[in-house]
Amino acid sequence: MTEIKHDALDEETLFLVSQTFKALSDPTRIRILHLLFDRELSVTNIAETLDLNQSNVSHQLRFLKNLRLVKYRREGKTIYYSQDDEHVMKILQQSIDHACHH
Amino acid sequence: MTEIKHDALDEETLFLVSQTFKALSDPTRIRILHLLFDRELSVTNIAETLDLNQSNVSHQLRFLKNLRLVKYRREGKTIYYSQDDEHVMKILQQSIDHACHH
DNA sequence: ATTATATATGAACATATATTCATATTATAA
DNA sequence: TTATAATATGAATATATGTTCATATATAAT
Repeated sequence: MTEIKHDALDEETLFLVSQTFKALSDPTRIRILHLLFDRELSVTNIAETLDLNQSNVSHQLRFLKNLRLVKYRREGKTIYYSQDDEHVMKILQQSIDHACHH
Repeated sequence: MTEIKHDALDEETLFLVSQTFKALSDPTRIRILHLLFDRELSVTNIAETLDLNQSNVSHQLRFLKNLRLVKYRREGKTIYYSQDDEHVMKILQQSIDHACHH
């Protein structure tokens, strides 16, 4: 048996946790992260693949970048995005599997 | 090494996953769920403990109940709520721990 | 029946959010 | 320099969301 402590939640933790889940609470952001599971993709590539407005994708990527869920790498005019939080990606994958099987 | 398949997300799965994370994206709901980790509590008790409006707590509990994240049990005038999704509670706990240690 | 207590509900409202549009920035090529 | 391509940004807007208020419902006690 594993003992688990449930301390009172401090404001900072509460905010950080809620923000992280907020990132995963939007279908568009889930689809973007899902694409970035095992590869890096450019903004245009993401937008085309998901049939989304380029501006929309940029906004969502900024959101994810601010939370350090994705990182980017520039190559000429192109910017390649990739995942940057193993833990969150694992949770997302778990939840997708869980939802699929029901 | 573990092979992972990343199929395209169907609409239904996408909606379900996003809704679940939406439940966890609000500080008030996180605090309520956190209280229900290892016990059942009445609406009034939750409201008093978290210093929240009774109506607010009722609304949030309905939200969580619709997603089957909590269940309830009536005893006279009092209704006791408790958690009803081990998987989601585990994810929440993981994320709180993860956020705490940073 | 009346009163009191616990919870739920709907309307109202202020704020947050997702998306689009137009345009700015940055880098490459001609 | 001018033109083109990739991305970012800010304003605008429609919709979603969280909270409160007033009130309804349900149960129990007197």
